[in-house]
Amino acid sequence: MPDPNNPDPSSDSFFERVWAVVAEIPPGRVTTYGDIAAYLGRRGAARTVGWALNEAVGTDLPCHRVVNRYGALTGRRHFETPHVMEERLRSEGVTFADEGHVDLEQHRWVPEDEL
DNA sequence: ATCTTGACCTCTA
DNA sequence: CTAGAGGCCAAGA
Repeated sequence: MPDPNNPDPSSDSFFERVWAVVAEIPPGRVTTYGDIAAYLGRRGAARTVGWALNEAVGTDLPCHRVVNRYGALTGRRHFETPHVMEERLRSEGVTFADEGHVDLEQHRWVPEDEL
């Protein structure tokens, strides 16, 4: 709540929007930073998405469902405990094409049904 | 106030 | 195919 008097929800910080989108990611699905950024209107703002998730570490946000363009599990959470993300995704039914690479062809999800 | 860094992506050569 | 450069938003020094 950057500004409670702000009547325009679109004026919310990029972070909050990213969190909202990530929070709406259905289980067993994965999305990419670029898709989220593009969905929010910023094509090259994928970095900011990562920052948002960086601040989201320790929250209820399923950051493990967000992967990069190659389907590689990146992130601070993965850097500290790589097994958590992989196990979590596998537990949700996500298949891995390779070691540390999610099968985007089968589980790729983009924010469009939520609106 | 500026400069650098950071879970990235896309374009062009 | 690979390599390089640009861009985006935010936080920290």
